[in-house]
Amino acid sequence: MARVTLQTIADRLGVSRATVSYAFSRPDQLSDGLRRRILEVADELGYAGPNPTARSLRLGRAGALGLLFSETLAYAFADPYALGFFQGLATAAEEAGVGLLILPLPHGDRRSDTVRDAVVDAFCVVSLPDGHPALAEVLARKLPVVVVDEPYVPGHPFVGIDEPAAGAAAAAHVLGLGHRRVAVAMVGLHDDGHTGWADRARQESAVFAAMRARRGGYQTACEQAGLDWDDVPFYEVARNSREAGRKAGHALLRLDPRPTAILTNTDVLALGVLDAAADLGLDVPGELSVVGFSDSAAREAGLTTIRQAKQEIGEAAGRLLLSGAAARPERRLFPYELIVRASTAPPPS
Amino acid sequence: MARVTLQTIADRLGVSRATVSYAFSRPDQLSDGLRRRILEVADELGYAGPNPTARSLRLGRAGALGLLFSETLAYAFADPYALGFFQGLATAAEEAGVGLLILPLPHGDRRSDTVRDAVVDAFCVVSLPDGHPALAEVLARKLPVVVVDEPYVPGHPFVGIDEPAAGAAAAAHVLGLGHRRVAVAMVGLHDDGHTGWADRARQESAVFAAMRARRGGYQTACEQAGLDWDDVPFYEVARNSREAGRKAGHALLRLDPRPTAILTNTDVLALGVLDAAADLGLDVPGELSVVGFSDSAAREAGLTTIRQAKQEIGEAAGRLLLSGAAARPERRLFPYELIVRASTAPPPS
DNA sequence: CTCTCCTCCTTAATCAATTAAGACCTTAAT
DNA sequence: ATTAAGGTCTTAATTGATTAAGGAGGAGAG
Repeated sequence: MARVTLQTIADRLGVSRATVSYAFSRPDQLSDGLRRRILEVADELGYAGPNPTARSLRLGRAGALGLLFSETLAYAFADPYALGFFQGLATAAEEAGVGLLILPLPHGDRRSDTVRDAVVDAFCVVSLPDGHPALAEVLARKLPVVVVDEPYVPGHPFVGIDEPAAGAAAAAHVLGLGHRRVAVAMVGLHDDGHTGWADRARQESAVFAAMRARRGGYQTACEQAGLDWDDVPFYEVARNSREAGRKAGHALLRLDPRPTAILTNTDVLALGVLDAAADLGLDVPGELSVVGFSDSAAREAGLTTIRQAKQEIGEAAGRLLLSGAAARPERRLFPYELIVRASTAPPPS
Repeated sequence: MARVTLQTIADRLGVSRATVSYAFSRPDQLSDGLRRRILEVADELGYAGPNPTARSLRLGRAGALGLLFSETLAYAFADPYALGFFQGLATAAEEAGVGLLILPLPHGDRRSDTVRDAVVDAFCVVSLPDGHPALAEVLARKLPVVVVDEPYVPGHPFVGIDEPAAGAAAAAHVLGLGHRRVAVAMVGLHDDGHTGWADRARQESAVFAAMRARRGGYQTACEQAGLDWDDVPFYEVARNSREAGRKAGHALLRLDPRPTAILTNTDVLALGVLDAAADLGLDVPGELSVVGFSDSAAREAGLTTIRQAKQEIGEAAGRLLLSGAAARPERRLFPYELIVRASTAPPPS
């Protein structure tokens, strides 16, 4: 049994293929009687409706937005910041009635043609490391592209926050409280799976541009407060998990002199640092101040953090792509906000 | 400037379109020199690579899985059970190197052709209410379909858990502890936005088949323990949120006699019930036992719950579709497990 | 009776590729 | 010299639709 197409129906009824097409897509071009007969026969033959791929080819639109994310999807679906962003993007897609095609990144060296073969009208690229091959593949498609958070791609619109300023605000907060023994725990700088101390060279060569910039903000604020950045302990972890944060917390709190404030670049990490503090019986914020980032899991824990407009960023990215405004390489920075809760206080005297 | 296609390149070089196609997809069919020249000219002309839509049409495969979910995406991305499922599905999709096309459901009466126009090889339908029009649209596409959780569609494979048994297990647990004043709080029975008491007729006419079945399990266990189901207070909420659970909790705990055990069909709801108990200064589990469902947010809260293999269910659904085994209407039930934690205990004597 | 207009349908071009089969030329073996 | 075998490229069919332009026929106006 061959596949049923418009032609099959046309042949059966002795009409032209165009007529059958009109029956489905333009009822006013046909007499009611014939249209009814066509739909009847279509039903009888088990016609599945006009082939979307053929339709898409002819009409030149796919009705979908491609989404490319740095991590495996299983991981992305567990990350609060990513989820907030997805929610925003999904809202925009929903409003426009288009689908969201989530593309897997080629993991390891296994070659995959998903970007090349993605039937989409535009791409949204989120949080890719500098020089990731998938970005080149996306750009080769010559479709509208918007980049979120990182990397910065000249000539294409960008949506995110002012990372250096936001990082500086987080650091300035604890510095303003009087802390001088500040330490940093960060995730998502490199994608080489390294967990441990990171020297300045490694910090500055981070491949994730947004996190690199955020770290720059920490440094700027510390230096403005008169600290020598080389004296600021810096611990890097590979995964954004509470457990990793705990490990970083233990490493940092084992130092002598012990830091009185720890800056982290995600809330999840900050929660882990709090766990470490609890393990050691340290009072937060009495003996240790902790700052998170993103305000994704911070409220219940009473965590001081930087709030990012996750959903708005997602919506903005979506709307930029769907409105056709992605041609202009607009750089849209969303506001961030320091949220002071109970995890920060002046250092012990 | 017209669009650049294989033909443009072919014309420029005075070769046939087929040759250019081979240059991209089958290097061994061509001399190295010509291939190099073709790729050079392609680059020069700004060719975006073989059009994926045309490719897809010719090859008859889309390289994507369609996902249909009952709720708006923004909501789904906030639901722990849905997220666990997505993770599993995404893992399967990733392994196979195919994309995941998340389709928005037509919200309200705004007609949308997303299902009709989705360029996919198969559909995964999750948690749709009985008689939802989107399901008919999916079935009309005559593609492989797998349904997860609900509704049950004869002739198509199904993945989920044994809902009546799982519900009964949850209820049997508190009944076994000696509770007799049992109450129920449930979400996701109807999609009419109703929050409030639900009588038996309304319970039994729930449009979400899985939740209907789960409720049936509660009832069976209660009746087997000698309770009259009509004496079991039943509160229904419209949204799966902690706040809604709290509201249900207050409604139920205001009753006289006060229930000593409350069954809920999601962990999120159970957390809200715990909030309500805390509001009233009730000791859990001393004065009140609470049971959740899904083991999605239960561990930290010490909640007794039914663990569902969320990710495994997602992976199984994905693999079923990607392996081509979706033709057989297999019904695959995954194990569930009662996890007893600190939110349940014998009733106060 | 002729002209115009409308309704309903057909013709044919178009969207952008893939690929089996065949043509042509060169090289090597018999 | 003849035949076979390879390598390289072309021809042409195929995938399944959409839609502008045109034609046939009937109705109504002058």
